Amino acid sequence: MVNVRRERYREETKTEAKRIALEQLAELGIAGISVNAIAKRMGVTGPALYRYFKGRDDLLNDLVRDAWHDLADTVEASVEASSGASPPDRVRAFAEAFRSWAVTQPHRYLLLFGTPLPGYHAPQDTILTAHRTMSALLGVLPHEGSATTGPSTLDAQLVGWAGARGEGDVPPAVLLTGVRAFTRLHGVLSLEVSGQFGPMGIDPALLYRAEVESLILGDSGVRGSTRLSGPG
Amino acid sequence: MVNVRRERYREETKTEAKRIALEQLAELGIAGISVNAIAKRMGVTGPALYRYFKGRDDLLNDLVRDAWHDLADTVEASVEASSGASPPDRVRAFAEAFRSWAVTQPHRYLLLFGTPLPGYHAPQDTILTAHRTMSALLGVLPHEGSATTGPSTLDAQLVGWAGARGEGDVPPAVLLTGVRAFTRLHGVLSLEVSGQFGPMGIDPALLYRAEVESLILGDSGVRGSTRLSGPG
DNA sequence: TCACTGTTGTTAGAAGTTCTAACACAAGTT
DNA sequence: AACTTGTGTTAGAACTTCTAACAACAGTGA
Repeated sequence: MVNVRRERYREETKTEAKRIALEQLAELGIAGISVNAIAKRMGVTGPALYRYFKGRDDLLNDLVRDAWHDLADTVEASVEASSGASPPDRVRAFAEAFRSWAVTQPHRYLLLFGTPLPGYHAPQDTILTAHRTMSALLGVLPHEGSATTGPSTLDAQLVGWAGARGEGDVPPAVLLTGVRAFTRLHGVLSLEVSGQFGPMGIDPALLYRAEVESLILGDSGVRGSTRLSGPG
Repeated sequence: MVNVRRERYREETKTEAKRIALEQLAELGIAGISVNAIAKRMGVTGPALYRYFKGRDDLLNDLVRDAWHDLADTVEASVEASSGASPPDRVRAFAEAFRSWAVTQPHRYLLLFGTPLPGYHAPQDTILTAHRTMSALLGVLPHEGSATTGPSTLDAQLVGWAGARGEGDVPPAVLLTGVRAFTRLHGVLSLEVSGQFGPMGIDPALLYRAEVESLILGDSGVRGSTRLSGPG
């Protein structure tokens, strides 16, 4: 037997350290995560934690990895729970799960989508986990009737991206819809969690839902006739 | 005469410090901005800079303020330069100026829209400057034909927001279009500058332009028939 | 010209941080 | 029982922000 007890103890220690790190993240932001302070709160001295994490960056890396996993699990669960519903309702389910995850732990959302460490390149497994969230979204989009559009550069890139991860059967139009849906949802969420709507007196939840409905119904006719394609 | 020479010297020193800080920001990220290191590169000792900035946060504050001003100046200039063009072309001009500013100095974009300092609340003047960018966008949207939609909560908030800064004559439908246009553009830019598209092999410029065109032409018909409002 | 005031710089130092090195001890294996 | 491995310790280097005390300077007024 190969150290099963020590192995478990090691995992528990790492988990506790990450738990405290998340608390610090919520309270003081990413800059407030201190290996020393975590150790102190665990009742050990600072250098002890270096047996578990190669350094601060390694710890942050783990937090990022965990967050991607957690986000993917959340939206996947939501999508699966809505498996019997209509595509619009499934998109709504995805969007609500996504927003819910983000706003209940904004610091974690910012850990994923906020300011990256310069020179940081996510490892392959983290990238794959991040794409799980994207796949969940693609999964609820209707695939039928997707015209094979002209071979644009963007389409080619989208197909290449999907193909590289075993989703080669998704038509480029669906991929584009998915990616754009994601960027739009993120656009609202990103501004919300970084507090940009606060001083504007606007409820981001309403804006978010308006965006979701516009995503579902299309852009014209939902709200107002103010179209940018007016005469001119 | 009240120290006009000293005053100028003081301004020059602050400007140089901020210039070096921006270099550090670009190279090492926000965490890499060090008062000590800036001072060293200016040929003075660390504490000398505390005559000019109350602390590191004060310096960062100035960087944020400058960035908002610079962004607003840029998009305003672009919008004014396109004053004779059609609304769609003016929206394109705004969007291109916005993206150009962001991608040529991603670290600065992240300084504005990335991870905020916890507990940080932007001072009023910074908020007003931030809204200048939003106003530039609203300025190129056509106002005619904006139906007075039902008095929704979101509309009321939008009108309140606009009214609080002397833009009470802009119809809520236009305000909503503007805010949503902004969140969409930001959605793409945010993911681009934080490097999310890198491992996907997708050119963010194409995605951005697709989003701009969809903003202008509306969502249906631009690309593919994959609509979320299918039967179901 | 001399003295005064305010600004800008210095060094010293406190209290943090990350992280390495060297050592002590306990736990698991042979 | 001896050996190896894992986990914790203290000491310390090299940083960081930031304050305090002091020195030197510029500009003003008598």
